[in-house]
Amino acid sequence: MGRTPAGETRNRVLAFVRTRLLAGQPPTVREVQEAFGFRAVGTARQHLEQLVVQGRLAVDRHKARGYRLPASAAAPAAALVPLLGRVPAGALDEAVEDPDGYLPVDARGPVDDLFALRVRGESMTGAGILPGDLVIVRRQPTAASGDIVVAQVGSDATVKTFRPRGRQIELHPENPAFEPLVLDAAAVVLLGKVVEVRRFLP
Amino acid sequence: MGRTPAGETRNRVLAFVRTRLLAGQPPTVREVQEAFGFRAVGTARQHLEQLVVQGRLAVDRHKARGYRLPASAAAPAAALVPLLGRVPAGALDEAVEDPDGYLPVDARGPVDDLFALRVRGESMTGAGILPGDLVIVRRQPTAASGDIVVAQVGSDATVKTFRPRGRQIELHPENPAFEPLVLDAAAVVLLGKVVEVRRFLP
DNA sequence: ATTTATTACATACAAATGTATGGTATACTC
DNA sequence: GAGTATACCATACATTTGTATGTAATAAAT
Repeated sequence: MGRTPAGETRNRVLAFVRTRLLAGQPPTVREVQEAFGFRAVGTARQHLEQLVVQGRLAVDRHKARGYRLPASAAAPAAALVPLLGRVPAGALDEAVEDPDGYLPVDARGPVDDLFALRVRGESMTGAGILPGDLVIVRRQPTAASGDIVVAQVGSDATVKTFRPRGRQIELHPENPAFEPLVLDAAAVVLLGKVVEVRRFLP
Repeated sequence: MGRTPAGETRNRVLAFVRTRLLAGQPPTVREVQEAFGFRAVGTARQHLEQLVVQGRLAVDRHKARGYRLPASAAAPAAALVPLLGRVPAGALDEAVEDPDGYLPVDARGPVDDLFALRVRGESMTGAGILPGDLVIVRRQPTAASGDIVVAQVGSDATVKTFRPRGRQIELHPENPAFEPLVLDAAAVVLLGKVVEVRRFLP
């Protein structure tokens, strides 16, 4: 049997593997074989191994579907954060079970305690948070003064700047048209701290 | 041996698999087993199969690492968008080759033509875009009037509201302290349209 | 023409991995 | 208590899959 010119096929193999990896489905050697119509497993493997030697692919030895992108080109892992439609009184966990969708976030930090909410109202426009924006929130029961937090007051979740005052808690809007909320600490449940703001433009 | 309450473990298994899938590395049954300290392969498999029955997972039968997210589950495919440190004159492609980092984005739409930039200056604060914010940009050579765009004027990339006026182009800041730029169309290179704004809070 | 390198084929083996079966322990219902 | 359901363990087997070895064909270099 003959051959194909240059490193033509090799690059196509790399492209194939790369596409599969981005789709989240690392291929097996035999899947590469079939995708290119090779009649021998070894042919596919030779190309893959050459790509590894060239540093254009990495591999977990003796693992099924072990070929991946080299650490240099390796993408930071992405995780998904649940977007909550509403924040029901108390049971935040239950809301997380049935999200309206998911937002991809960088997974290099802790992500298990994150959730997202859609902002309603104009009370935070001064901080660059507009109605309809999504806020990504880290669940935590306390916050530092000046943090932008999500707090539950009554049955509503609200985004405000957090300012504790002794046994009272002030929730400050960032918009002169709104008045600060001054509440007894017992009347406020701190759901978490806003760590990111996202806005999608049409 | 005894057991763990409720469907507690099951949910944790789902979370584990989901995380692995997002990282692009579908787990084997035995990897799930080890991750949870099960002393039997079957235990891990039972949980996985139950999740499949419940429709919370899908599976390619008889395939190594065959568990994946069900098609119904809002395609949590995440893609990565390059974050560019600077926008050198002309060669946007080259800048994409050497990004400062990557941002995860929802991959349900086209993502190949996206890139991200860090915003400098306060000219867009009125639109909720603050200094230091990241904008995700879709590369396109034209835009509609009123779109927020990234345009290259001289050697600088700038974020402004786009308003064409005959053979002139007006780039409007969204901040009364700044003046609109009125330029000849030939002096402006439209790099793309801002489709998303992100801000990370400390 | 001979050599060398590359590409591809054929086949076999071993490890990884999905699958199946039967058993034990705890909790719950009746 | 009997019965049922769930969670877990132990072990075995079959398929998938990575790996190894040897050979053939073509292109380029010598």
